[in-house]
Amino acid sequence: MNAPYRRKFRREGEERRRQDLIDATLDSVAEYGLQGASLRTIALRAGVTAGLIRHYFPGKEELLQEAYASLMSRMTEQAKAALVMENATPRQRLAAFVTANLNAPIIDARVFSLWATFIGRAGADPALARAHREGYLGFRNEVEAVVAEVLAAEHRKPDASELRRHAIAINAIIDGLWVEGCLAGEMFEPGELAAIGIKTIEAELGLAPEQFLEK
Amino acid sequence: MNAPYRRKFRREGEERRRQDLIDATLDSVAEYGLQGASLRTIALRAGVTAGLIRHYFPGKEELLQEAYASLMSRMTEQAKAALVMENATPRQRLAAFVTANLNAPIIDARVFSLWATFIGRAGADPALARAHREGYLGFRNEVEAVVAEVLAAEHRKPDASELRRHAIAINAIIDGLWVEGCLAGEMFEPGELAAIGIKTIEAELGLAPEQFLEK
DNA sequence: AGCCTTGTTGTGCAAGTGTATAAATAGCCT
DNA sequence: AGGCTATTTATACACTTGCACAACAAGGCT
Repeated sequence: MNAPYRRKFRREGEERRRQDLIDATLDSVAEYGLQGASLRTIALRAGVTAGLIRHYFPGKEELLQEAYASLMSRMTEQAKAALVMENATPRQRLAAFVTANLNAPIIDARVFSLWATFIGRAGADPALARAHREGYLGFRNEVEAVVAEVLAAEHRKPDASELRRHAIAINAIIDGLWVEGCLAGEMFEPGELAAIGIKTIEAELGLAPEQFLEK
Repeated sequence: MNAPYRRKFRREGEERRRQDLIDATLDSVAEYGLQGASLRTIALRAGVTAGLIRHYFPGKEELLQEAYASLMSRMTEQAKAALVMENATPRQRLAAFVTANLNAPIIDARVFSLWATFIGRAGADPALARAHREGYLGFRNEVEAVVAEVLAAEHRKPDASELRRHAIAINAIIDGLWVEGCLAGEMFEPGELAAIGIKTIEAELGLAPEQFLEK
């Protein structure tokens, strides 16, 4: 009697456990912030005990970094997926890209909370700053490529600096609307942000409004 | 001998001390994040000992809230200041507003870091979410008012929903460029972001490019 | 000058932190 | 079926955290 109780457990595969821990980390950070996301909180959420984390990650810092990397890759992956449309005009692809970025699951309060929490540390954490810069430049390059196609289809040949300005502006429009939508989503009708984004971007590019185009 | 050393101190006025503590809090949060901003860190930076904080604030939570409120009021104050120009056309005032928002001191890595850190908690902290929403709506209303004047000067009479769309879009452009500038300021020439912002906004409003205007 | 208020310091404490490590056991291999 | 090994639990530890409180002294008041 008085036998010490010992918790039952199952052995999961390595990849599975790592991903579960990363997901639990993101959940904890989203809910409690970096300060509230302790190893014990994370472990509890992942259904394991705290000690196990050290078996998969050298320390808390590395776990957080991997969690952030995981988040970013998921986000950019989803965003870029909208660009690979067959049988679509460049303009349609641009519109689809904007629409994808300004609706769920990219417009999402939890994702935004995570982004803000991590990016807030970019000023002090060079590794984080570099990760963001790469993601941002990649995103902007995608934008620039589509813009070039759109303008080419209109028989316009912008020089590099003009293209760059367009990409910066369009990127800002998407980012700005994304922030607004994440922070106060219920203030907008469904699809409203995407519609505004497309309209604003087409004005920026000097494209004729849609009603003048053949269907 | 062996007399216990006791630190010398000066009594500061109440307002002064509170503001010093709030500033030290913002500095600490910007540098170390919410997790690294302990009462002892903050007190050290303010040149006092940790116990004193409890003499001015009921707890850490309240100190952080007041610090965020102080930050936001400083930001919006500076932004709105650019709007009160005498003897200027609405269009010039709009341009001045954009320029003010897309240069120092509003474009600033430290301010952005603070904004992101706090706003990242808005999802979980209703008080914070409300504070942001009020600030955002106030900002957007300012934008909407200037836009209405600009269009009126062009003899255009937009209805409410069109005005709303313009305000949302322009707000997004400013926000988006603000984020880009804060996160990667060295990637842009001085004044470049403001120039892009003005150009993009004028395109959004359907204004003729500047070279066609009388000087 | 001396007192008195109160701003300020210093210490203590319980709770929680990340990390280290020993002990246990789940589940594959033969 | 039984052993081996690596996954997992559990405990320990040094340290930090926010908060409470008693002691102290700065500087205005009489």
